[in-house]
Amino acid sequence: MLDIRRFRSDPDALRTGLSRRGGDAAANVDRIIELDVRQRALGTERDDLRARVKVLSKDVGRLQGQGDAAGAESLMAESRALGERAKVLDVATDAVALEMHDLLLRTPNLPAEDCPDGRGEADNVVLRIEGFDPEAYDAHQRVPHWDIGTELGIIDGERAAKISGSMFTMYRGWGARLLRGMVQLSLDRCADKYEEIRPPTLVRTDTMISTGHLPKFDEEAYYIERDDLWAIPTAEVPLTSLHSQEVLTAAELPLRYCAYTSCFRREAGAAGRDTRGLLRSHEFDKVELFALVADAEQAVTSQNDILARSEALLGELGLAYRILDLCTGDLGGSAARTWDIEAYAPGCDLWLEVSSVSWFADYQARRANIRHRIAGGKGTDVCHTVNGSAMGWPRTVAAYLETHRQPDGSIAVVPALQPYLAGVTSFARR
RNA sequence: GGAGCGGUGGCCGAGUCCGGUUGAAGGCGCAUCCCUGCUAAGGAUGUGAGGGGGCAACUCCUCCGUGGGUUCAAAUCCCACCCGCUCCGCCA
Repeated sequence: MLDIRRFRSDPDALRTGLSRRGGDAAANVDRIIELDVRQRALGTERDDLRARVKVLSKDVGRLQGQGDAAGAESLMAESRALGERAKVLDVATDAVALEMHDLLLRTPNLPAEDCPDGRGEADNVVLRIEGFDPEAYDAHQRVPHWDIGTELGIIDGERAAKISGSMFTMYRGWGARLLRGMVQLSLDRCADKYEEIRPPTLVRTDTMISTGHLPKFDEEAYYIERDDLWAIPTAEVPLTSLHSQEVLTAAELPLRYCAYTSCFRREAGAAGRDTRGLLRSHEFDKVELFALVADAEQAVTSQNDILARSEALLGELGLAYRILDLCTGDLGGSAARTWDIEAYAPGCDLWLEVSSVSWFADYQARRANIRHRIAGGKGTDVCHTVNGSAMGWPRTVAAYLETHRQPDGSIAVVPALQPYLAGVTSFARR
């Protein structure tokens, strides 16, 4: 959520900032300003009436104490009339405030200054490409992972569909073990600075609103109506709300957490896209890194740290990858700046998004109401949030299987993973 | 699912039965100052958040789990809901 004060002090910056995203978000600015003006006018009038009622009520108490029943009665009548008028204004103010709040919740974040401009995916900027040589892949690596999965019996999409329907996956044997090894490797590599959390995967509506996944994207999430709970689309959701409604001290920031969870996505708008293999599924595993920080400066440091850790993991897994700087047209609604990491999958010849490292400025923290005391100053300030996947699976597994397929069809296990896979250097069909 | 108890400021905790100057005693923590060779201990003062108005001094409103209601006036009375703890039941 954007700070309402910016709508008053610098609406032009909001209009230009939001219009960089494309779409019609900039149009919200004028409507919000209009509602804000009305809300304040109504609210001031209501507050003045309430102040009068308070004074009169105290006088009533005093007069009754003095035994002046008639005097008290006349003040009561006056106060009653003012109170009724205040109530009418209160209802009107609330209605305006509600509309404004809802619009504010649906208005995306301002892109960071240095976020590249662009209209969509095609305009994302490739910052770096690491470990990639298109000539380096042999024929045995040009086999898509869905074929490898069937060949080795480690991915069983058909039976996953039997149990849960299409777009669910199932890992078996070495496949399940490879996935678990990657999860553990990621968690272990972050444990030095990021406290490991195992959060709930079902959360309240408020929790989903804080990260920006609601109210706008309710079609994307699984909702359990009977208990009014949502299945998280990413561990970012519970981690961001861990400190909601709290006032932290500057000394305890930054707070860093990592979490391994299942992630649930309805993929409502993606029917028929990427249906093969592991590229898109309703439930997948992810290790998320999260930092709650005081300001933009700390945020950038944290964002770089998360990116570096994610890169290091891909390096250890022996995968080629590239870093994209998402342009304003492709940036998520809550984010101010996002770097995507895409791993190269030689079998399907695709760059697969395996991680997304974002800085949200104070957009999410304001929604979650997470503040910190200003060091050496008065009052509090809204925190900043940063998060990113250490690693998002299915797709990392896909890139891994394709990259490390040997001429004999077995899969090489890189040294970093060997401790998690019983020490083997490769595995084949069992 | 049933019964009982509870939810108050950064934290702990009084106040709620019997509504009135209580944004809320007291303590802890924190800040500044005093004392002290240093530290500890001790003393003094200050210390909630959000929002409106004002150049400012300042001033007004809101907030005692959440949402309604009663009243001239609600932390305090009434209703609904949420959360926590304990016990019972049920399931693992």
